Amino acid sequence: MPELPEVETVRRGLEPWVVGKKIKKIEVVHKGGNRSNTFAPFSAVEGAKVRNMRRRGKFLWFEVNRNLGLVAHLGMSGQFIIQERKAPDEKHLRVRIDCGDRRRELRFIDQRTFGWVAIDQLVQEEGLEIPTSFARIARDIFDSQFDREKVIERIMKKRSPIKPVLLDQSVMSGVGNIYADEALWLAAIHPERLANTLKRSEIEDLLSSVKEVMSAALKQGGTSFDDLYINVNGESGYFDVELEAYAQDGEPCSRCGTEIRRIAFGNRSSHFCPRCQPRRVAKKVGVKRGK
DNA sequence: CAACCGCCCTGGGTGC
DNA sequence: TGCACCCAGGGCGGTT
Repeated sequence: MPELPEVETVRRGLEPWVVGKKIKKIEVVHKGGNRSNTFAPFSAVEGAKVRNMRRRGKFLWFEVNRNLGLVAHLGMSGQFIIQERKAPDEKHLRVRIDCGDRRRELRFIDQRTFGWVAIDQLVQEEGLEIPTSFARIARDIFDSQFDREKVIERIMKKRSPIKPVLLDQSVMSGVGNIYADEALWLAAIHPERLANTLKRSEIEDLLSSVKEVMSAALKQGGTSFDDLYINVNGESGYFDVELEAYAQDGEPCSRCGTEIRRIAFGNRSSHFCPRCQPRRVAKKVGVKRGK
């Protein structure tokens, strides 16, 4: 389940190989690898030169010298891998991108087909041209233009539980189910607390926690790939970071020893420590943040 | 507009 | 061993 740190690692891995190359040919090997609403056929970017490898939240964008963008999302199991041309096709190979390299080619592989590669129209945003599909996506917490104050204000107005607000890519992008649970645990906030009942300081704390857990993951991912095999630790798609909450139900909380619980709401599962992350805030017991 | 819900899909796991 | 079921998840389109 790639989230921002994993997607950023993929971006960093792709960048040195793909920037400066020309997209020679894009072949859809297997259905499911492309969105039905792709703006134009892939041939529309063939011959274009890749200028930059960009990312917003979990969305990837090959910026090319043409009035179109090649965009991609890894979904749950998508991978971009630079492989030898002669390497046999993977079972779940969806899209093959030939960048004119004599030996290697870029492949998009996805088991569960929630990922996609598509051509997108460009649109103006603050004087810059970005893919249309990026316009709905809020800037992520590592973006230099990330407006922390605005995001806090926005969260304070939300009447839904804080967990789905964290997952809302139009509020702040890049956070998925795993790091949402990890950040809430770190900030000691119950996932079902209504966003508009959180104190400003709690939201500030939460945003710091989001950045902290993602930075830690990014640190891990940045060391373990080479340009031949851009990968996020095997097939599962997320780093082998030490998780404190996510999927830890039944395990003792590393802060207080209470069993981590798993609950389901909003079509998602959430994991939290019932003691460190009380639904109702007790007087001011002084729950320690972090470890 | 905000909030919410069901759906897309496949591999892995579980229970009988 | 086999089969039926269920679950995970991000994002999107539709509905309230």
